[in-house]
Amino acid sequence: MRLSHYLLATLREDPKEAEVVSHRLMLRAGMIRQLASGIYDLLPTGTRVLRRVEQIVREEMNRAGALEVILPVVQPAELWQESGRWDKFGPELLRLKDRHGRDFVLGPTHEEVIVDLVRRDVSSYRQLPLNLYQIHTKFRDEVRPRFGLMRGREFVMKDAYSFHTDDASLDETYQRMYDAYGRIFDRCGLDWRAVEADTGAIGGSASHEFMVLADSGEDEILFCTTCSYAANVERAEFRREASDEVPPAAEMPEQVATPGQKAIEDVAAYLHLEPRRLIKSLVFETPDGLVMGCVRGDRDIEPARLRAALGTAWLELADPERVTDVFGVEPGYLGPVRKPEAVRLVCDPDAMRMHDAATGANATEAHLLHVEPTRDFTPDLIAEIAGARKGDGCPRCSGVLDSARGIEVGHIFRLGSAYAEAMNLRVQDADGKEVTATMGCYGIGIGRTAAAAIEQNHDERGIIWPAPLAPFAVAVVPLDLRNDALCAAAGGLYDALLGAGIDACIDDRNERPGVKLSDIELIGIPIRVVFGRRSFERGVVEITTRRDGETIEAPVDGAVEAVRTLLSSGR
RNA sequence: CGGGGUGUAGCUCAGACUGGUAGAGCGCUGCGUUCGGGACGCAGAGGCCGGAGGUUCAAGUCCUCUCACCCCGACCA
Repeated sequence: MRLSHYLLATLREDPKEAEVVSHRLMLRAGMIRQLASGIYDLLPTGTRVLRRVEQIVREEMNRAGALEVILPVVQPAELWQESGRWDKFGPELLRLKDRHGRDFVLGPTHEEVIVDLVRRDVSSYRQLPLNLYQIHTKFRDEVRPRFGLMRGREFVMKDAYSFHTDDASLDETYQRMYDAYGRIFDRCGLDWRAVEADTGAIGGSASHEFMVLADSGEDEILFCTTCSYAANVERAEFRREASDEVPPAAEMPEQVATPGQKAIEDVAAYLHLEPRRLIKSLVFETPDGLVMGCVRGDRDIEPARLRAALGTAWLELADPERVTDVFGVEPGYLGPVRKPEAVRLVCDPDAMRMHDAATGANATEAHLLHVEPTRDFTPDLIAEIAGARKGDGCPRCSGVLDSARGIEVGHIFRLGSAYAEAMNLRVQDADGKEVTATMGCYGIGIGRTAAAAIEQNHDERGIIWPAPLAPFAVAVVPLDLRNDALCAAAGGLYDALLGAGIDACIDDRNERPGVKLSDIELIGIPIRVVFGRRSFERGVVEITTRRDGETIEAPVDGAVEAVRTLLSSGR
């Protein structure tokens, strides 16, 4: 590519809307432009990078035996009504009508469409397992789009769906995808980690997220420093310690006034108790009514763990007014003892092991002392709902958990048969009996992967692309366009590089040297070959690697070989 | 959804409090000089001051409404 005929579109100044590094650099490097909130144009450079990611994904998916398809973005509402998600999905699902008034959605994901496709064309176990994928645009009407391509509303995703007649086959494909994802993110040059994950709204029995480690990541992950355990904080378990040596309370609960004391810390100080001697109670709204969750006072409830324990589609902290209506007292004085019948109670096992505890009294400005779990209240469910934290013990070994932030670039799920059941996807097995298929689904955010790569690879001058993602492998930069011999030699090298199958560009723009050099650095091209007057008169060019900034000289004749050597060395 | 903020040239921003002919830097066009780290001179182009309504002799500026975008929050009791 001759940059004189290219739309480089670099910006000298920082665009004001960009918060995080990858967003700022994508704008400055001329990769993207915002069209509306969470919706972006991809410019030539951005398009090249996304195509690189896509190609790596495509090759590894094909290698893993998946078949590429292209499914519609606009999907009829009927399919979503059939799966039940028309009602469940909420405002993230963008709904629209065609000219006849028929309902459609912009696909935020493609389970419905793919199940419909497979149920029409697959009828025998002999046709399974099957793994279909696409690399396509999705639309989710995010509450708050931000960080450029990291959390947009319209975005490119690779999504794959596998179909099986039994769990063993599903497990095999799941593992195959797990391995393929590892190869993909390795090939992208990323520092990543696979973690156990909450299955969230998509559902299913198990899942892993692939996290690119970065401080700007939106997720917190916990991992053991000695064994291989790693999990999203939404799911992470921790080792339960022996309970405190507190004797059971002989006396019955005693109500004490705690005027103005609502937060655990304040109540504990007021009552001269350690926070871990209190039971923390929070009330959540769920599709099936209010639920109270209880944990020991020194811990927090992890809403995703509570949601998973209940098996509900969603859950959120109840509105204070709603709580006051139902409990007759405002939040801050709530507890599991003598709570309203209609509110279900879920207790963390550590809370159940407590003795002589203090809790809210469900009475105005009052708490209870000498509370004995089991004797004084009975939970509907005992489940681990406390969130794990850095410093907690590893649940799998004697190690300790550490935490890090990550960008979720991939997510794989064992879906099970929920969608196949709702949409009646059945095939005949070897005995001629009809069985419901079981499914897996596997996603990768293409744009997000590119953004994550920038988060991990940049400096004050701009992007430092891992070579496999770079928009160009090499930039040839003739500094002085008036020097015909120099330009001819640079053009010759450019042609030779292309001839050798190397994706080169030549900066033949009539710009000052400083402009050219800083643009090439900004957009992060891994190798730069400079033709300057002084070195050219000595018959050499200067070859600089973006990542370490080191420059070597090579004879003009030997430049192709020198570049090839650098490329194969992986820099 | 709640709170805050910003909309003026392609980009980054002044101008608004105190109403009176639309500004700067960078970028862009032409000519000349320059040419190894974001050059210099001269001459230019470029704006429905987000939109609508109002107040006024007069509105980028004051008032009302509206739209867009950005940030923070959405409750650990």
